[in-house]
Amino acid sequence: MASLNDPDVKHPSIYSRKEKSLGVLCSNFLSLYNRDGVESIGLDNAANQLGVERRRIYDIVNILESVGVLTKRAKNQYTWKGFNAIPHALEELRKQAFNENLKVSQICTSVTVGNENDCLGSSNSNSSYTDRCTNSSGSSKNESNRKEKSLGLLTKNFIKLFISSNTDLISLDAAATSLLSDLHDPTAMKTKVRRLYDIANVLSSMNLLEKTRHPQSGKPSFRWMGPKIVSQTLDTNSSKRRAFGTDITNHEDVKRKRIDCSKEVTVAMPSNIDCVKVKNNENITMQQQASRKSKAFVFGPFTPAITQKAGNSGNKKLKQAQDWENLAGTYHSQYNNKALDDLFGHYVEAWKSWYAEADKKK
DNA sequence: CACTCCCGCCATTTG
DNA sequence: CAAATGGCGGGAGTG
Repeated sequence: MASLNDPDVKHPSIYSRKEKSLGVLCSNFLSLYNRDGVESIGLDNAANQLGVERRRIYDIVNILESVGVLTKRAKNQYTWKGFNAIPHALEELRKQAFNENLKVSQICTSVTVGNENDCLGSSNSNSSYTDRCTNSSGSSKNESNRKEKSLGLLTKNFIKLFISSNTDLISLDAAATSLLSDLHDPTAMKTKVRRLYDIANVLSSMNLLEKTRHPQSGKPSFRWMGPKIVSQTLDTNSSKRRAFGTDITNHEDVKRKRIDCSKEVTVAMPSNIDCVKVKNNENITMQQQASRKSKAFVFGPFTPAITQKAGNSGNKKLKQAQDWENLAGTYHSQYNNKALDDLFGHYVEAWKSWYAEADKKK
């Protein structure tokens, strides 16, 4: 259905690439499956609901799976694990990263890490994170690195970079380089970078990452917005671990410049789903209204709906999060839709319990 | 022009 | 073998 040949019938130009970004798609996906008793996800259904080609769903799903939000159950079928699973997934990644680093450092204990003080990436000599996880049982020439080049694995390794280092700001180049298996091939680099952008977009939609530019160099970089984890002692102090704040929230203000429209609008979920109670607050995007009254279709080629541009662009420096607590206190609920708002509630809950657990374990 | 990164061709893997 | 997956990179938007 979705006659894709009528883009002109309504709004001739207004095509905005942003509205089709993986980030937006991910937001929609998330709000569509979060909430109520969803536990099974059918790829076909997802594609239809979200109005995108199947290929895109694979992208989203693979990345989400890397973070624990989903699990593949069977062909065409995924299981929704929810945001509560993220903490554990990250912890798991941290462990892996730890072991891998150990392994590497043992092999080449020398390597003066001297230069390059901050930007990790070049720290571990060559080999990058690609380990031979792939079937350990010899198995003749396992030439195809297909598995090793998967978006999913790349996502994990990418996240490990942040979780295991002391920096939360990594430049695009550094990341690409360190995740590259053979850093001599310019083509491979380009491809890797493309993937990194894809990943960054979806992680951003979950507020785990932020796309920025390095302060001085101005080079495109990524900043980890999720928990730090790292070795860090963390032990006892049981005082306040709810640092994650109440509203994890997001940015909007923090990242105002680029992404702008990426999230607020989002959600336009299809009919059922308990109907987003949208507290008609400010401006409900017409997109939502439309989708609500007309059966979930409308969705397809996203309505132009121009996200509200509001009066942003005001304050720019604003230093970014890191101290979620503080941030949370300053700006509260900036989501126009209950769904997302609530969604992050769970998210926060997860962090809290996770921390409590970690603390106890210590 | 340099960045971003959507789109979908088509190789692989599955069932 | 068909269907499901998912690399990969051309090249269209953006700034």
